[in-house]
Amino acid sequence: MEDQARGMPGHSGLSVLSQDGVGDPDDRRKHYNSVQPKEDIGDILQQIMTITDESLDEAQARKHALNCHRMKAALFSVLCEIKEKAALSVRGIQEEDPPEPQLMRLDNMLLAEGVAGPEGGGASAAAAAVAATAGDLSDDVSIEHADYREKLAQIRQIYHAELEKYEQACNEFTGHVMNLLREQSRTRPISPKEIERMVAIIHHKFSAIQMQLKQSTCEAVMILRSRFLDARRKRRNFSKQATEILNEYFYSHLANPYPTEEAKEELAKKCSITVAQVVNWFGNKRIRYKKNITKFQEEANLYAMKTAVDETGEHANSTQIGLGLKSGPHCEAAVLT
DNA sequence: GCGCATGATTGGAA
DNA sequence: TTCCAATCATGCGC
Repeated sequence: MEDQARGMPGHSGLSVLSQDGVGDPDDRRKHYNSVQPKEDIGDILQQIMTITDESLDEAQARKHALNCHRMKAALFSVLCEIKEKAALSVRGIQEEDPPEPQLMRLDNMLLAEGVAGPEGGGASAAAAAVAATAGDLSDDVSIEHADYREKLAQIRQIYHAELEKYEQACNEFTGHVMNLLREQSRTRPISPKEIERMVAIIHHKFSAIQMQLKQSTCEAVMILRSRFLDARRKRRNFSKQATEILNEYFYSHLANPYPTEEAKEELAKKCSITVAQVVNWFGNKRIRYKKNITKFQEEANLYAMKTAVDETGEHANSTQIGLGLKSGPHCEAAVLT
């Protein structure tokens, strides 16, 4: 811009002003005051001041007249120099922002939750993770799982729609400002660098808005997730049949009530529960049995009888799981104590 | 509503 | 990693 002004035909720009070897704006002002009639500058300033009050056509005509004015290049050069000095004093203030860790965290989280990134990628993984933590394949949980996915998809949709809207608004606004600045650069000194800086500022402002969007999206996902995960705590008793199968195994392996991985899987399958639930059940059972053997004695006898009957029956081995030895509870109860 | 039963969670030890 | 022990939270019978 400055170069443009300096190169204007019929004017020497700053060179004219610095012919006397003085670069100080005050000196230049004195110089102008002494050389040019005051009315000229006052007249131009007056025209600039009143330009906004006029119609567009009049303003355009006036602008054109100003552009062609013999003083234009000189004034432009002065403005350039003043601005250059002013810019030097503020340079460094608007340094590039360091990458915001908060924004990175939000981005990572949205990616992990499947809100950002490719559709279905993280979303299904996150949903699967939630399903895994729920640790149940019952209908109720399947329904909740579907519900979770549906709500997550809604959040995702809203997030992308808003994001797109922000991006569009940002681009429109940036384009508008750039055009405006380009237009203004004809009458006041605006370097391309300044335009770039302005664009960066606009982007920065819009990214702040985007961050708010990301933050509230994260919150929504967290609420949804916590609501769903809270459902995990909603305990439901196992079916009578499942409890029976587990008790049968426990009392028939009282000497070593630690099912192998295969046995756990087999029990889980038979009881329609997860391996984790089998593990929980045995953990609870062992500790509660140990704590109060006398209380469980009756139950132990009952299952011992049941096992004995099964053993003598035709399908004696059909209820056996794993490699544990079958024996009466009375002789083995002491192992846990 | 209360108390007990029971599945789930958590922190620490081995 | 697995298990124990304590604890939490909910289900269920009374």
